[in-house]
Amino acid sequence: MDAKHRIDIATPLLDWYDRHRRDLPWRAKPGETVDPYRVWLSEVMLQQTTVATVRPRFTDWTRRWPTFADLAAAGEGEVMAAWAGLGYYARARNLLAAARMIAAEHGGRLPDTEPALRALPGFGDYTAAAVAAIAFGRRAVVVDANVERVVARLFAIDVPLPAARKPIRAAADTITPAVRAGDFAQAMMDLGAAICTPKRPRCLLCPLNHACAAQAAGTPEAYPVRKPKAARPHRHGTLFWLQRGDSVLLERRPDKGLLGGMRALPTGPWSERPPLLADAPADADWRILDEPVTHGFTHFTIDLAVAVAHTGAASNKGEWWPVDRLDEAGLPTVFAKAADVVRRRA
DNA sequence: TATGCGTGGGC
DNA sequence: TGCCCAAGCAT
Repeated sequence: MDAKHRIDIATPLLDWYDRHRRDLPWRAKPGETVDPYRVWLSEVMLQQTTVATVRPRFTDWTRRWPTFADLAAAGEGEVMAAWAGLGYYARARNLLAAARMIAAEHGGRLPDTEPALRALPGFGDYTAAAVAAIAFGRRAVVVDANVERVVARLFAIDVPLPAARKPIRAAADTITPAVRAGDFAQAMMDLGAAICTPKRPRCLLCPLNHACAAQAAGTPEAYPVRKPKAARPHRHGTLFWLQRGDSVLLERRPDKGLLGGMRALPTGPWSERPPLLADAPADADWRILDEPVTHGFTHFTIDLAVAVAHTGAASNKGEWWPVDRLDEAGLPTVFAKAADVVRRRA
């Protein structure tokens, strides 16, 4: 598509954005100076996570660690606990690692170019482009799931994802302006969240409907095309609640893998069939509660039997945590659910 | 390119 | 209810 025939998307989109932009705690108001730390933190929190979930967590986080330097000086344990419940815990480890690299090697400031950002842990193509555009005003082609959807519809790109990424990015490049690139990126995302939604898009309200190939064809919901997903397998396991006095035994999970680096209740192997008391953390008079914990992860679902026992013996692994302060332990959701079951049934 | 990695809301 | 989806990254 040569320049003469390019449709000007940026002008009506930015005009729409100036009238409808959302007021979000990490977003500088018109005339305010953007804070790269806040932009970066918001982008990481928002990866695969909704604005409604992130908003209060962002406020709490920035109150506790207002700057790069504050975060770089924090301990890994407290950072992981502060992330509990947000999911994708590698994000928290990478966030801290990047903050420490910035403090040690970049004079306490985020680098302001895409390639330099891309080299930091936790920065992929999307986040590097988004921070370069939003925090530093650089022209960058910012493609997230919203932009994929909007662009796939604008140009009626019918290649199934993920192969569609390349043509979508090329098309996004043709409509990205040289100025206000950060606003343009945020406008595309606001449009995707409010107007160009996955189901029942509000095309009558869309500032780009005159230029949209999918809307012209009457089939906006058909885009983007996706390959069918594999069914999620179902697994079983056992989770151990070992109590000594008023405290329960917690472990820290290995850094890599599922729920990596997070505090947890001990669990046995997770497999096709219930393993019951395999891998119990102690010899004890275990009792299996009649209500299991059910939980869905991205790629499998699981039923966990809850085994409960009391002991007087010390344990050489893990930590004994007061049961009445368990909400301060920073447990991932599956273990917080288990604690609820024990409270009700044990 | 495919897979592993959480969680909560919408329908 | 169960499935879909979301401001992706690492390997």
